[in-house]
Amino acid sequence: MYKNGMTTAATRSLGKTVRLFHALSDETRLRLLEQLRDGEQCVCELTDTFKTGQSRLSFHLRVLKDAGLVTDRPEGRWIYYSLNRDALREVEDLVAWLKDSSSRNMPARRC
Amino acid sequence: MYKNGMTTAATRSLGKTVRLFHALSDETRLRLLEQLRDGEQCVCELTDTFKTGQSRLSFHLRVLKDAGLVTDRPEGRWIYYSLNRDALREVEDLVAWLKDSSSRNMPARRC
DNA sequence: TTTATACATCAATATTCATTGATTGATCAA
DNA sequence: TTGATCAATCAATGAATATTGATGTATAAA
Repeated sequence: MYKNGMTTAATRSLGKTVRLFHALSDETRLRLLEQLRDGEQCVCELTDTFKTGQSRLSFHLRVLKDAGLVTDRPEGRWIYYSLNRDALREVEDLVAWLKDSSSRNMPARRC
Repeated sequence: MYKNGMTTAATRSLGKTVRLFHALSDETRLRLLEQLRDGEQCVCELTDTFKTGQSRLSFHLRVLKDAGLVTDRPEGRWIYYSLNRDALREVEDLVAWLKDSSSRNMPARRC
């Protein structure tokens, strides 16, 4: 049991973490996220900006969505995507957890 | 020009960022990093812990090293790996930069 | 010197991921 | 209705990654 209900970096599932980082490990997807910093945008808008095939962006948006990094909001014929800041906070916490370790620097056992 | 010499998330090269996240997007590598939170360890030690082929870990350690997430220190016949907390801080800053955007929520231009 | 250990690297194979073009379903306007 | 637009999905191909076992190199111990 944990003191609070928080999902800690240590307890979060490895698989989900892998998916998060994998979604972030692509140039197109990073540029999409950067674009969405300004607020939600529809796919057509992104397609215009990126000057690339629609199916290609649709694919990458799906990877981001499956990882939980973006959310979509259908409205009529359009679908608006925006950042999911909660997911980004999870990533931030996770990296901080790796970084801010005690680093006991164990006595380097021989093999 | 920037007020200080800091490499901001916005200015860092996309390619390097992709390599960082790619290095983090694998279960074995995440477990390696978690293991190294306790301090530096040699490959033989890690191979014992992970109960897997040595060449496999060697491959993954190289990916982590190329991304800058770990550093190695040869000593005699052993090579000790440890976390590079500066790189982790860069990742943390980058994610924070994505997360903490103004989100002006633009007037959602039509297509 | 020989032999063993630690580790990297290579070659071959298997797996996973990205791109493209075509198709499909839904919404909306004429 | 019909035709146009937005976006997801599919199938086919190509590119990048991961795994395994074998080999190579350096260090250290016998």
